[in-house]
Amino acid sequence: MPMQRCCPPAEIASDSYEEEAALFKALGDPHRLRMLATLARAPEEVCVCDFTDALPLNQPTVSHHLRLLREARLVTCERRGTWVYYRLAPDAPDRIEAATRSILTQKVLV
Amino acid sequence: MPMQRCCPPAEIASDSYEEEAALFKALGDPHRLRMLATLARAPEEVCVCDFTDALPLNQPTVSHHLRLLREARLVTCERRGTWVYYRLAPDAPDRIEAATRSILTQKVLV
DNA sequence: GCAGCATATTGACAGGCGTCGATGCAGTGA
DNA sequence: TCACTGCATCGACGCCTGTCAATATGCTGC
Repeated sequence: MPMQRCCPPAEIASDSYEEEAALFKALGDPHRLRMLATLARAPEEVCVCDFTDALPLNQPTVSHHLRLLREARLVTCERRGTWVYYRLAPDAPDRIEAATRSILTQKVLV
Repeated sequence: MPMQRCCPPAEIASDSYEEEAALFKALGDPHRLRMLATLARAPEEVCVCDFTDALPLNQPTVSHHLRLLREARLVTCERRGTWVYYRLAPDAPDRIEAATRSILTQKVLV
């Protein structure tokens, strides 16, 4: 007697989720999250020197993390004179929420 | 004449966000996201064999990703006979949303 | 121009991560 | 008991990532 099948075969999601994974990967480091949380709570922009002063990281490492956040379009920056100021990207919360929804939301049946 | 300061010093977030980063890191792979999306859309549980059949990954790699999702407490599993069935952890959406909020939510002033 | 500062980039290193073949282990059916 | 199947674990391999020292770049004030 043949073994019964394990179950009715499940429908595997067909999307590749490359963009969502890239976004979450940028969020997958505690120092980057701390920078984002700082930017989200700051009334205005934040100067790079504040990060290098306060974080337990050397200046090149801070710059490296800020670059990854920039490349993930989670922050924007602007140079004014010697200093560079960072802000949370206006659509960052929306993009994170959209990524979460695209993974977890039940598919609507048509 | 001394250069002016860059700005009023910003308040750097004091939390370490280790747990949030671990959660987002588990979400930072497209294959794991595809598994999660499948589980979120499945009416019931999903058998491991469905993943190994449908994903472009060998069986040990599938097992590896499922372990990471388990360790992040994003999924639960149950063995029944020969087969192992995975489900989305009931509190997975809440935990992801809570992590996002703890990063992005404006601090309430007291 | 030049000296000095803030930030970015480069190059190097160690450790982590995704992948796979080989193997182990638990359960099934004869 | 024995062969077989489904899944997990192990070991190895490249690649990626976080980190830092050294260097480059761009701006300021003289």
